[in-house]
Amino acid sequence: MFLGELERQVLQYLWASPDADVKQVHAALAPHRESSLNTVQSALERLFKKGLLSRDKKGYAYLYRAKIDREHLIAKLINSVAGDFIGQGENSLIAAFSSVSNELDEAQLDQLEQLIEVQRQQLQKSKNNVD
Amino acid sequence: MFLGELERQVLQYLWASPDADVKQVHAALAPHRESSLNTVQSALERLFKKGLLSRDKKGYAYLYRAKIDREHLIAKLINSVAGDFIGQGENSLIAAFSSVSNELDEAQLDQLEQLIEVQRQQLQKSKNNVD
DNA sequence: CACAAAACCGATTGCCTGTCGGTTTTAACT
DNA sequence: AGTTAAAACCGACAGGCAATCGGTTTTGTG
Repeated sequence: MFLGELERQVLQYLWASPDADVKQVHAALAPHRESSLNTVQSALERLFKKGLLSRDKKGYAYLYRAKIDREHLIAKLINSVAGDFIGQGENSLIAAFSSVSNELDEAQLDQLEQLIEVQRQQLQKSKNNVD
Repeated sequence: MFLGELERQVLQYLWASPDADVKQVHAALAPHRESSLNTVQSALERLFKKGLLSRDKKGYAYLYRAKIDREHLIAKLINSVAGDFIGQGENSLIAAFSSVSNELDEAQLDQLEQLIEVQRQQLQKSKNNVD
C-alpha cells in the first residue's frame, strides 16, 4: 500500500478532527496547500475506496472518519514494506524489529523495554477479562 | 523511497550472490520471471542510480554489489514510511516500534527482549573498542 | 417542484516501474 | 592500430497510481 502526500495530510487532519466534511478538510489544508475542493474530494474518495475512511451522510454532505488510527496504519505500512523482503515462514514484525534494533542507542533501548512492559501488562489485562 | 517487484528480486539475489554481472542476475531470475536481459540491466542501473548498488568494471561487464544489507534497507524503508507520519521532534524508530508493539503476543515480546539484550551487548563492545 | 449544494465522472498531467529494440561505447584479440 | 563481439547506454512506450480540476448528475431541502 502506498499513500500520496495529499492523502497523508487528509488522514492527519481526520485523526485530529473526526467527522469532517469535504469543505472542512479543504479549509484546514488550505494554508499548507493550494488544492481545489474537488481535488480534496478525490483524495477523500480514494481513501474511502481503499478502506481507510468510513463516512455517513449528514444533510447534503458526507462526514468522513478514519477507520484506522495512526499507530495501526503505521504498523500496517511497516508490515507491508518489511513483508516484501521477508519469507512467509518468518514473522515479519519481529524481523522488522530486528532490522531496526541495531540502529538504536542505549536510551532508545530503555524506551523500548518500557513499551514491551506496557504491552505485557496489556496482554495480562485482556487475559483476565476472558477468565 | 519505493522499490518495484523486479528491483526487490534483484536485490535479494545480490545479497545472496554479490559481485554478479547482468547476465548472472538475469540467469538467476529467469526461472521466476521472463524478463529480457535489457530489462534486468535497467533495473540494475536504476538501483545503482538510487545509490543502493555499487559496481566495478571487470572486463566487459560491471559487477554489481548491494551497498546496503537487507536489515539496513528494511530499517530505511520503515523509517521512510513511518517518518511521513511522525513529527520531526519525535524519534521515528521508537514511534514505529510502539505502533507495532501492540500487535505482538507474549512469545514475540520475549524474542524482542532478546534482541534488545543482543543490541545492548553490541553497544557495550563498541564502547570498549573506543576506550 | 425548483434549486443550490455536494457527489460523482472523466480527462489530463506527472511520476515511477517494467519492458525492450536499437545504437554507441569499449575491452580484447589479432 | 583496426576489427569485432560484448556489454553499456539511450530512447520510447505501456501500465499503474496520485494529484488535479472542470463539468455533469444526483440529491436534500425549502
